[in-house]
Amino acid sequence: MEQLRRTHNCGELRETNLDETVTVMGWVDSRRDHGGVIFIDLRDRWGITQVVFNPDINKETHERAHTLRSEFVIAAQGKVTARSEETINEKLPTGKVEVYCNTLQILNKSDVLPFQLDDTDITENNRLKHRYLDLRRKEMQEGIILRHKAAKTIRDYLDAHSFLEIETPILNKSTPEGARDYLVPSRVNEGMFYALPQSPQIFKQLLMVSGYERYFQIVKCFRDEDLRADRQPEFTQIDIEISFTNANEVMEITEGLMKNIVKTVDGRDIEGNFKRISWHEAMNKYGCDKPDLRFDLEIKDLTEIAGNSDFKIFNSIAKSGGIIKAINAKQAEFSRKDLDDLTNELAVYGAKGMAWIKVTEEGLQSPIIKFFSQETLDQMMEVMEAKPGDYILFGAGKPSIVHASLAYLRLAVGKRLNLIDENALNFLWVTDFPMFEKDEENGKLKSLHHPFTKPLCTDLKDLTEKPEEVISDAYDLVLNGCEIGGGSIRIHNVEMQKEVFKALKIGDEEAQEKFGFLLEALRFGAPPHGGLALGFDRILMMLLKKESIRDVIAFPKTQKASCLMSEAPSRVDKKQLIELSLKSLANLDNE
RNA sequence: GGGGUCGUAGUUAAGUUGGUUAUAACGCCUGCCUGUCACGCAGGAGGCCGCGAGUUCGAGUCUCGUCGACCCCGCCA
Repeated sequence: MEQLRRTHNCGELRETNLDETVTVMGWVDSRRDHGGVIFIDLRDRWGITQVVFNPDINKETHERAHTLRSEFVIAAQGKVTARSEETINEKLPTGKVEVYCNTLQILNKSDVLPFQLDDTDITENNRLKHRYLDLRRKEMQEGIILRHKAAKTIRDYLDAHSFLEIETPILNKSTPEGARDYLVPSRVNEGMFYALPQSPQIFKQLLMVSGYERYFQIVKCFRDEDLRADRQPEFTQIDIEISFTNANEVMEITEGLMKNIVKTVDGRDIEGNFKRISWHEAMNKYGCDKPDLRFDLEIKDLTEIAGNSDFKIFNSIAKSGGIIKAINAKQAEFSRKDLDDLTNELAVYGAKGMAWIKVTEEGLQSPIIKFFSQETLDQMMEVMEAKPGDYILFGAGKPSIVHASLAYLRLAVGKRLNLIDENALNFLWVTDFPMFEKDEENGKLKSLHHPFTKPLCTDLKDLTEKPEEVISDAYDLVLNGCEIGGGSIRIHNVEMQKEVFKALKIGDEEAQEKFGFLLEALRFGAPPHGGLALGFDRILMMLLKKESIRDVIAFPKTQKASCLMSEAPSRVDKKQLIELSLKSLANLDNE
């Protein structure tokens, strides 16, 4: 028999199609075999249509329909028929009609699936092992489809703003700065390696030198670092670069882009400009550079007041360059266990403990109030705007530890007290980052952003004389406390770039070897330029309210960076290694 | 590199102080059933309790190791 040709999909048949003879194709979503009449929910990408097999219509077809099982792939030809009033299914858009099947073709059989597609709590292990089946599930299909639509929105928006999508190489030169590189051995250059791009940073800058003015790319990037719920070794960036621009323009264009993406994925209109906050303000008020501003709960500085008290611990912390900060958990009703739990959770950030004060109608309660004078307590409570029922939670010690633990505490308290509106979309620009930070390991300066970021200082000497005070023309985009992008205005002047390298203790020779082609390009009429990169996966994760970035990636890796389906990475033939002049130090037989 | 949670039929889970034949739901198989859409009814099959040691008369249960998944710290310009 000649194969039937699909005339309609499973989501489109309506009463307007009554009496038409149609052919639908898809998967058997479920079967309800009554012995006499058999009902099949036939599913394809577009929906579900009920197919009816009745011995009165075609005895032989009905006979064969008994053999159908879940996920068989079939073609069903028959007449679109109205359902009687009492058999209409209001849950289905196609629920007022059904196809009375006359001709059935079984296009493929299916083994019993390792899990049921309508099961909502399959372990991720199982989902990843059979990802192609996981992706068959409606929830996953919706995510993948929205991902496509978001990508199209991005291309449409940027095209309308005169951007050109230009591809950059995947096989690149390795540079030791930044994240660990994924390396690819070169067969024709024995002993040499390419690196996969951590981002197309230098190439997009070169495209500005080439005069393309407005570049974008939806591009895979690779970083060989440990994974997290929001971090994959390969991920997708929306990479953007603009010539003759400034930070404001980059932010404006990005805001327009984000609003379009939100409209596409989530359906909502975001009004007004995104908020902006300086890096210093973010650190001081929220303890981190990506604060979740869906709720207030600011961190207050008590170093002055508490550091000058008679409480020896606070006193010595303040004298040795430490800080004392606190948040006010309003009307918290914490039990002693709650406080202990929070204290334990802070330990991972290096906090040695968490002092607290309970505010009651009768006065303050805490193991530490006896160390403070009434005046000091009054001053602290005034700063904290304490009211009966509140809990004041302290962090004291090294600034980095206090900030990290109070930033965590702020989120933990926000969640416990239900201060967070789960439906809010709070976009925030964080600006005025320091140019450099000290590497805790070796004490050397390193770029907070990357070494091509333009400093905002007027005097280039500041870069080497007081580098830690220099602010950069960089900006991060934060959504609900998640960093979804970042960028900067770049250095387009060779002298300035050399000064930055000097501040980073990258010598002329080293700079020449690693970035010589960029330095050279800057000498040939490089226009002022800047841009940013947005984390496409993270944006989708946030907008689709997924727990993990893996849920918006078709074929993600596990935390150990392996693919449970294909079992990558794997050993390779010894022959392959020899061809590449490689020998593994691992205790494996690569035969 | 470190901390934590978890691993029991195909799936998701229960499993008492260590004690008879390891439960349940869904799925699967067989039969019956002409209006179901979470179809129904009757019956049935299905287990390396992740893996390996140890303790014990006896281990799904306790101990150690190991493998894997997840969350976090470090790391991620």
